[in-house]
Amino acid sequence: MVTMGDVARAAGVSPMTVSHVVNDHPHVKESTRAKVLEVMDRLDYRVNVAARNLRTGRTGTIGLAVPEVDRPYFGQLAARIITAAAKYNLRVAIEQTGASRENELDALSLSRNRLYDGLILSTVGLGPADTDLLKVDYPVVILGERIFDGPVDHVAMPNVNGACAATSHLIERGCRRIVMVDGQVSGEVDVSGLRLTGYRQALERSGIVFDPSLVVNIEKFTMQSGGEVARALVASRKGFDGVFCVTDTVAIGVLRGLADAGVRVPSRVKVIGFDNIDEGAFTVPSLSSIDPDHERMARTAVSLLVRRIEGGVAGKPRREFVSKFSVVERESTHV
Amino acid sequence: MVTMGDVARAAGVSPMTVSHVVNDHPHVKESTRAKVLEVMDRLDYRVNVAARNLRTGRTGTIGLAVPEVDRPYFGQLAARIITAAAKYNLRVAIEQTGASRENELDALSLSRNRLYDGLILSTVGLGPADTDLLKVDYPVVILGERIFDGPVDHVAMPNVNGACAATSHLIERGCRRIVMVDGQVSGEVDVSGLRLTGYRQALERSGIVFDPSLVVNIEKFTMQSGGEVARALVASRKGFDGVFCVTDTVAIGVLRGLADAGVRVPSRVKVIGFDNIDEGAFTVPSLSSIDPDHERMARTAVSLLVRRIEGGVAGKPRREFVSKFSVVERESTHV
DNA sequence: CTGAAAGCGCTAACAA
DNA sequence: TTGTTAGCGCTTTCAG
Repeated sequence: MVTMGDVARAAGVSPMTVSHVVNDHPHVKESTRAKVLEVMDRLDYRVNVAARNLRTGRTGTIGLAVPEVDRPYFGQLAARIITAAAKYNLRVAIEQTGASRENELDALSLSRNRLYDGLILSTVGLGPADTDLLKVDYPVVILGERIFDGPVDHVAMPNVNGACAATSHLIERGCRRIVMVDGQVSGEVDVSGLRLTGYRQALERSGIVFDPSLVVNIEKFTMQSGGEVARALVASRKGFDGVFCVTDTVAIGVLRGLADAGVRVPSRVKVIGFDNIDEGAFTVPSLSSIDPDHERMARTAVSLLVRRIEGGVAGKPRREFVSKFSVVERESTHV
Repeated sequence: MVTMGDVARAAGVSPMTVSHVVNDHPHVKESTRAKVLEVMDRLDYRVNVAARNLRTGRTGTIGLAVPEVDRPYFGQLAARIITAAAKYNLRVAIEQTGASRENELDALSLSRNRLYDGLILSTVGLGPADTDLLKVDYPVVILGERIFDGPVDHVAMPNVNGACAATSHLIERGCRRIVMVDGQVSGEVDVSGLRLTGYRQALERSGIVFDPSLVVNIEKFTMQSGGEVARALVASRKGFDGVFCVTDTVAIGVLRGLADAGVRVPSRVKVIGFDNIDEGAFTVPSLSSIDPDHERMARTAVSLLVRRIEGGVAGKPRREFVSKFSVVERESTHV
């Protein structure tokens, strides 16, 4: 292993000068710099990142805790976060929490161990009751809606308005008995609760009476459960002409389930999702959705985190609300 | 920041003893251990991973370089690798290479900087010509088929046999003019080349003459290109009754493109993909595919890497061939 | 079973 | 513009 000392000796300078060259410090004579660079190259010198970390107290890596990277939504989120972090020269290590509360807390403690300079937590398992556990003294940004008045920075998205727009979109296209396939609602500050609120708002505005029997709650946001729920709905002969799904992943399952049950989309039932994942453009029929500008959410989350990393953890928690969203109309809601 | 020294002082022992407790070394009196643990807990002590890294020369993190995590195949691969690595107490940092040769080389140099204990490289951009660049002195495992006789460990999958089985599957179901939607073939050792070989083998075995005009080469393995290619194929009036796609992602696009062109699947054209990604079970029609046991490939890759990390980089490169695969029949190839 | 000594490779702070 | 000093927090080695 070639060290700075080795380079210094070979170049006839002090290790400090090598350090200056490596870190692009300005006040180095051009000829010295050239000499050092030449030797570095010749000896194939590599900085030892661990040593630098120890000295500077930074690791250059942030953690990203998501339930599972193989779910399209989180995969696409991760890709965006990685890209955004790269702009700040930060690498991203991914922790899979499997949506479990314990694993989310584990991810927190890894940063506490100074493995990561900060953590972006796309939380699903933690709830308002865990607020205290988030009172940590290192940079954390929460992505999502579980904890509103937590002690850390937080990026929120237009859940209520988006859900309302999605439901209105169905109503405008003639739907009157609209099913909502939602997750488990615990409190009103989680995704499921907020999107349900948006759904009800839209109904109310159009004078449609809310029918609780049209809300189905699934355990996991998977294509699998979407499929099951759709088949069960058709079998139950409830009578419905529209479905608003809490996420696109679920909606893709619902499309599949309706096809299994021989229900035509969009002629007999219209379907809309939420997230606008890439896959939605390629289903048959293609899936209408709400696009909540995840790109921007990712950028916001990273920049909030970087601000904490650079500026210190102190200061009131900020909540950045990414409010822009758009309705993406595709075949599944055509008239 | 609480250090080992702080804990030692508070517990009335030496830092060394604290270290022993932290690392679960055996020869520590039970009462001493208890005392130290109590103090650690009271002071909320956390090991400083950077310091440990510097001392031990290990980081506890491996790198995973993939083109993009938001493509279903790589997302699912990443999830499996992360899970497999967790069993060895290794974290996974993901580098997105965007399928570019330069970025793949960058990922290599990050490990060279001792940021990672080793690297799993799902390479797309590197080719046999880059063999020399892989002659590095730290643990690397290549996942995929680009470089056969490279200087590093390598996990291969049943590309030829799988592609042959997929094509035979179509032939058995009555297809005679089978399109292959393939990637760019450069050399014969990349995925596209190997799967093309399998395709031709199957044709030959059934006495079907290979028609080069039925092979279409796309730039990128995306749903997008799959869709475009399918629409173009129909427009060109080539006449075909089956399509074998180089990956499921492409196949999903092809299904969509055929739907756009009003071509019924499977009644008029049958379609099969490769990879068996989760989404394939939920398209309409659902997608038949080859399942190459990616689970096992991930486990194999991680365990090869761990062997190098623990056992040193020396020793002949191993090629682990994960050969088991299965044909998953779904609606897109029903008779 | 416990501890003293030494140093991993780097850089902040300061001095020349 | 360059160099000196000192030490980040931990663990390897070896001695008690």
